[in-house]
Amino acid sequence: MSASAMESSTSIRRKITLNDIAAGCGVSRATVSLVLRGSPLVNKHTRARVEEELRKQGYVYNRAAANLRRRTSSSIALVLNELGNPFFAEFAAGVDETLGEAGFVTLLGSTGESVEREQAVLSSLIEHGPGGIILSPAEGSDAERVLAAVGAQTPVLLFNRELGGNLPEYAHWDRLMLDNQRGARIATEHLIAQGHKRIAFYGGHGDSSSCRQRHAGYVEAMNAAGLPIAPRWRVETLPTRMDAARACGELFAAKPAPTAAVCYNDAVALGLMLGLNQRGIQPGREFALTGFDDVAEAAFSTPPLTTLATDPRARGRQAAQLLLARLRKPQAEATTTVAPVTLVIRESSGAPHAT
Amino acid sequence: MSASAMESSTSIRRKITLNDIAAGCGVSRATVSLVLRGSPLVNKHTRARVEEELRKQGYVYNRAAANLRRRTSSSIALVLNELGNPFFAEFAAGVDETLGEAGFVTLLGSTGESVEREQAVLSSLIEHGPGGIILSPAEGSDAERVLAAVGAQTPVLLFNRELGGNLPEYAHWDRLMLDNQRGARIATEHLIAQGHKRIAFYGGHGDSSSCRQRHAGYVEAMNAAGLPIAPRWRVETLPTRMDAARACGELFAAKPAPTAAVCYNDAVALGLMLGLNQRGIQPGREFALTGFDDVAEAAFSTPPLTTLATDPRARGRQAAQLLLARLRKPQAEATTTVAPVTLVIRESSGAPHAT
DNA sequence: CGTTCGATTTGGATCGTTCCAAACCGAGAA
DNA sequence: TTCTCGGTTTGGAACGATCCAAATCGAACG
Repeated sequence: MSASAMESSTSIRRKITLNDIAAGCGVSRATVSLVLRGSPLVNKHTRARVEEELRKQGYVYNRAAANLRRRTSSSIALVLNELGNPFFAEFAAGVDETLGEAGFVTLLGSTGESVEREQAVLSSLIEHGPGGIILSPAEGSDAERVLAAVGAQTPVLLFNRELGGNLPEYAHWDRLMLDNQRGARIATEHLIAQGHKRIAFYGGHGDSSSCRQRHAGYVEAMNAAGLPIAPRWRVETLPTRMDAARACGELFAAKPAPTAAVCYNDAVALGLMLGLNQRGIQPGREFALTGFDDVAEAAFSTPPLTTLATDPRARGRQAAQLLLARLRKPQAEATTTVAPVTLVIRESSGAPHAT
Repeated sequence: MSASAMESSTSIRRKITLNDIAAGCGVSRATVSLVLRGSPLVNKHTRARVEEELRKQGYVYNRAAANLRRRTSSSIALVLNELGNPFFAEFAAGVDETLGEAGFVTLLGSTGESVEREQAVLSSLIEHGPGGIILSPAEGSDAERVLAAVGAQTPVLLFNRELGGNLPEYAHWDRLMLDNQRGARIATEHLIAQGHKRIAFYGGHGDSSSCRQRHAGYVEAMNAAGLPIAPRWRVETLPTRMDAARACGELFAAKPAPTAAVCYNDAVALGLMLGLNQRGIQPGREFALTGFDDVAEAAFSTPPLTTLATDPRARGRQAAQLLLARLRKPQAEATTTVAPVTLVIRESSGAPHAT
């Protein structure tokens, strides 16, 4: 008896549960639960007593247990192909911000652009029972495999890239995409308006849906202006600065050489600037170029880069909103949202140089 | 009867549980559980049957339920003061990589450098019962408040910044810090070796522990070399590029003006370069400077920036390792790890210009 | 044939919460 | 006095897994 009394004192802290609180102030577990959830049923006076006890014992709510019983979820999985990239980091920050406000917690997964890791990450995350998934697929990822990993129960919001393969129609997956085509088109139109006639499309490669879309926008603008496109004005590179710098020479192998280029993204554009500098060509004055993404650096490069702003943080918030909306109406039709991009004109896209 | 038969067919999919599998192949729930956990107890033949059934019904493991029963956790919370910053994004990628390999999932929280949000985020995350927390505190965050939010049960690993206030000794919180002081010292020594004698410490402000440490390293090197430090050679700014560019003039208000500066971090250094260019001073040739962090951009700025590499992704992996070690030995003494930084010499830190 | 033993399998309690139907209670109505 | 009726409170069964002690089983042994 005395032993049990000693044990019951504040010895090594177990986790405090509803039972402890209930016992501590002489009500039932159910009542405490009602207090926690702010039910109007409980009497003012008991509520006060219970709240005092909660505070005193340092109770922390066990949301996992609650979710189990209620068959609900309070988390959303966020799976990104490359978290290290500032674009996705900003996106993640936006997602987390909005989810947090809605009382959800973000389960993070980074796939490092590997389809295998994506599979592993998705299967692991799904076991934690997220209410939904925001997925920016790894390159080469296809619908069948993703569906196999996540099942048809959990809603998915695709961001930024399309999946290969196709989805059975019972899976209502929403999509949030950037307006790649229109973006590249207005960038091209801008260069044309500056007086350029020989314009290349530089960097990225055709495996990526975003690259194909941007290229299509470029072609569209060139055609609309009645300008010809030489095959050698399409230079493929990895979407990295280094590779873009390396491939610079290919641009001038073509005769006549282009006087401007629409680049796949900012990394490529900045790399191309580097390559131009190395060849003694002044970017912005002797050769015009545009980027895509408006990374922080674009405003500060020399010359500052004309590019398409996508506002990744706002996209993150938007993605979270879209998924939350889906949770509210699981059976609604699948939606596709195309986020606008805006052209930010800086000095890299000047008029053609008199040669 | 026929109604119930119809219902039992594959109508609208409920979630599949152990019971469904057990019923499906005529064994008990317990046996299925053993199969799932790869227990050697189960007969080869039954295991095969059960695994077949798992596959057939598309079972997904409910880790939350398992964690509840086992009183374990399979998640770690990662709370960052600014996820949008590439340094922390890389760090997060590293953390997630290592946690994933260890079978943990990352609960993300971004505080946007606000102490209030940090409180809210921590209290929300703690309800999900993470096994531990990796925290890069918001500026001005203090130990008492963090402790109140997370409780004494959950181990915490502090990254990058110290907390204000002090911790009761029963809380074994580990720490992973960058070697700020040594880093700034070797950067300063490098500038001294280049022949500079009038060296400023530029940017950041004294509220931040990392800034104080870096400043201390700078002072240490200057003193060791017997060089004087003029008060006006300490210019405080926000840790942003814009503000650093703005404050450039203050550096040259001092007479004699410095010929070089150790900058608080890369953002500040890049901003200072911008400011120098605006004043017609060529960074790297007419004025030497160093950064801190080695952000991706540092290698590509003009001139490329001499800076201290911290390898944030490796730090992330290391942080995860440290926390996992703590989970294995909850009662071990608290540790402090100081991660080395390495000087990357590029062109921004040239010898003094003959005036 | 009854026992024993190792290899498998299993029922029931349990983790911390929520749900639900039923119980309780004091006051005013009949 | 009994009955009814809001306003409160509550016990016990879930949720989907794991743990544990006990049951089952087939073969080998004496």
